[in-house]
Amino acid sequence: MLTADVTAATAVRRGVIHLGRRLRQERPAHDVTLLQLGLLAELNDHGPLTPGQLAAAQRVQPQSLTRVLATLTSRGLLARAADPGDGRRSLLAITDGGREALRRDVDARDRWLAQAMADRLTGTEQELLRLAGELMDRLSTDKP
Amino acid sequence: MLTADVTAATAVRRGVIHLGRRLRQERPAHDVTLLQLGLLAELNDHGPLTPGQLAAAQRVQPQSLTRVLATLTSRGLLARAADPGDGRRSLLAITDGGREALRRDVDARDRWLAQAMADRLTGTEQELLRLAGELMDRLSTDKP
DNA sequence: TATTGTTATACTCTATAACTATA
DNA sequence: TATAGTTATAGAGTATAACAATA
Repeated sequence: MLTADVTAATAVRRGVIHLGRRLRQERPAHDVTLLQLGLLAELNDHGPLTPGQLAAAQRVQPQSLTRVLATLTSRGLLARAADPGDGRRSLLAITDGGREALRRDVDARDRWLAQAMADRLTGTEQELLRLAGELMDRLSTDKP
Repeated sequence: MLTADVTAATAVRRGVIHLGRRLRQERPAHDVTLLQLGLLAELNDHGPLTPGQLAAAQRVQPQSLTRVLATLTSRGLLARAADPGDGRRSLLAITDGGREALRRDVDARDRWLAQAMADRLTGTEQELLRLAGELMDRLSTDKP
C-alpha cells in the first residue's frame, strides 16, 4: 500500500493542533506572542539572519513576517543592519532587550510545557516526546 | 528540581508549531479549513455534541466556534437540533454531506501527513510519533 | 444565581498578488 | 531577468466582554 497508517496521522494531527492551541493560550504577563517567540528564539540560537532565512526557519511566507519584524524592531527586541555584500538584504539580530524578553516572558511558555511534561508524563514518555519534537520539525520541512 | 528539561519542551514546541503550520498549508481543492476539519472529525467520531462540548474537545473557547458552526450548518455539513431536556443547549451532528466532505477533502490532509511519515520516517519513528500524538493531546487538556 | 450559548469586537496569524529595489 | 523584501489586502483563528435565555 502506498500511504502509511492514516490513524497514526490523525492522532498526530490532533495532538499537534490541540497542543498548539494550548501553548498559544499560555501567554505570560508581558506579552510576546507565539510567533514573536519563535523569531526571537531563532535569532538567539542561530545568529543574525535575513528575513528570508527567518521565514524559512519558521515555515511561513516572508510576507507574513514583515509586520512582526517591524513591531519587534520598534520595541527594541531586535536590530536590523544592512547586509554589507547585498543591498537587497538586511540582517536581523536579537538585542539584549530581546534576550531579556526571551528569558522572562517567552521561556515561561516552555516552562509551562516542561512542567506539564514533568508532572504528567513518565521519564520515558518525556524522552519520547522530545524525539517526536525533532521528527515533527523535520517533517514540517519539504526537504526529504 | 521542580521543572523538567526545558530543552525537551523547546524541541516539542518547535515541532508542534512548525508542523501545525505545515499542516495548515496542506489545504486541498474543496476547502474545509483546519478548524472545520477538527469539528467535523470530532462529531463524526463522538456522536452529537453540544457547542460547549465541542469547544472543550477542540481546546477553544465556545465563542470561537459560533461563527464556524454557523458556516458549517449553512453549508449543510452539520445539523443542529434542540436538546430535548435542556432548552439552552443544542445538539450538533455531522450530516451525510459532512461525512462526504470529511472523507474527500479533509482526509487529504491526514493523507499528506501519513505519506510524509511513510516516506521519511522508519517504522519505529512512525509508531513513536503516533504515541506522541496521544501524549500531546493529553497534555493539551488541563485535567491531570 | 448559575449555566449555555450568542453577539460584538479586536488582535494574531498567515497567505496571495502586486510592487520596489538591487543584483 | 531573477532575487529579496515590502505593501496591500483578505481570510482564518482565537480571545475577552457583554448580553440573552434557560435552569
